[in-house]
Amino acid sequence: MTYSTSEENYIKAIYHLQGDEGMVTTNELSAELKTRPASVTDMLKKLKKKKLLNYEKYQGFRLNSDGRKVALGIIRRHRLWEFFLSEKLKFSWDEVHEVAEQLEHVTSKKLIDKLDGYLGFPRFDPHGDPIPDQQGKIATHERVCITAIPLSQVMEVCHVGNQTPEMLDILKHNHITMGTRLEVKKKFNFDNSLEIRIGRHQPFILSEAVAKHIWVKKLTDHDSH
Amino acid sequence: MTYSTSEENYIKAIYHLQGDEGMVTTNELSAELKTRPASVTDMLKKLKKKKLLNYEKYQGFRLNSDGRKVALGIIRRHRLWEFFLSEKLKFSWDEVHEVAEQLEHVTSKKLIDKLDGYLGFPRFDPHGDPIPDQQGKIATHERVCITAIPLSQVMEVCHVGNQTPEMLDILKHNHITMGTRLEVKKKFNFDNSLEIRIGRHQPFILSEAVAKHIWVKKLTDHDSH
DNA sequence: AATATTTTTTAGATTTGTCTAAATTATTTT
DNA sequence: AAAATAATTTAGACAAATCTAAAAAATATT
Repeated sequence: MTYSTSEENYIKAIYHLQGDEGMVTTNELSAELKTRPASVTDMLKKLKKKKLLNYEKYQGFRLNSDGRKVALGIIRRHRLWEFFLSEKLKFSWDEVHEVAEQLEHVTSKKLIDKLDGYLGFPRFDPHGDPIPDQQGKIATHERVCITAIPLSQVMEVCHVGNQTPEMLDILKHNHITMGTRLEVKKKFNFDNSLEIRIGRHQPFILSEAVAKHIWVKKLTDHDSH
Repeated sequence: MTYSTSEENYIKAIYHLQGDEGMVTTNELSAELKTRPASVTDMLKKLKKKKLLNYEKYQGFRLNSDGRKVALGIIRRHRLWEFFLSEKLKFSWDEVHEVAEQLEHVTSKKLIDKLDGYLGFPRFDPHGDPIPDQQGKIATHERVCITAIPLSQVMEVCHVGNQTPEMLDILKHNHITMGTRLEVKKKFNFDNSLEIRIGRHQPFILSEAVAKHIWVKKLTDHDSH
């Protein structure tokens, strides 16, 4: 079975929007894809007919097992290309996504598997997102230093690279422990300090000296809702 | 200006069919693209409106200067990807074309120029066809040994790697000299001998020992009609 | 030159993916 | 619970790229 570029974009978007259990709504998806809700409804009927998702009128929808398998294939292609663009062609972080959006729709299993091998079977793309393998398996998330994560993305603290009392004092003062979910709201280029927010609390500042020891990981699908 | 995948396929096909002067006909193009003549007519109107070709009803057509420029861009992408697939991903000769057909439609100038650099600015693709540079310039044809050319493709002898009297005796006997146009009609895997045809003459056999010294080049556009 | 054949174009239909506007269903507010 | 609001779906339209069948033009044959 093959899918059109448009179908693939819908499948991928639904995969990203649906958590482990939650339903996706028509409006959410139309916002994500910048199409009109009516177009989403049309496509849902198509994808339902192709048995990729569970969908009953007005009830929301989510990919079934087959749909998720297809989605992981698309994500695999996308992230392998991102890795290639970044690693081999020296594209910068923010440029890779747009080009990979196009490359991901080139459907040749052989191409992707050979590319995978050529790149050394990488398990994470340049953004730290895991790359599904041929079976659709994805590795657990990689940790990243908070000095290097995108703004306004909630992540979970998973490692602190300095455990002196002085460091722990600061962490305690700011209510940061292992497992804390936080996001970087702003980066100050003057001294590389970061403005951090935990949940809905008041944001606060961390100096570069502190920040560079704090590592976080992406929320797993299971955690993120 | 950007062009749809379909438009690009038409532009490329017209470029390949039109020589230096000749007109292309509706039926030729429909055969090349495996579409119906009526579809070709429709697309010609579109491409004419976009000022890529000269076309008057029932008169045949050919790309104008702008059209050729666009075509060379597409061919550049196609051949760079072929080179990448062959050189880096170790695809075999005959597999690259199909995949490159898809990759060529990914339109990011930056991608192609970076890929070009990554590959070391190759001037010929794995088939020996020249790769246009950023300005659309194409190098003169590369020579290839007749042991390595596709079947039934007429090429011109441009080099003989062994000029002993014994060798020249064989060449003379078979009416091969520099500039002779010949094609390989069959390869015999048993002893790697080749069946060669010159023009409409009776085909004859060359042993591998002889064949491996005979090099040919593609006919230039100027020569080929 | 008149007729037959081939090539090309036109006219109108189809599919895919989108849209707008109106109708329907679900949800929230009073 | 009824009314108001929001979300979703339906109905019908449109553009792109294709098709078939018929008409028109060009070419070849007698």
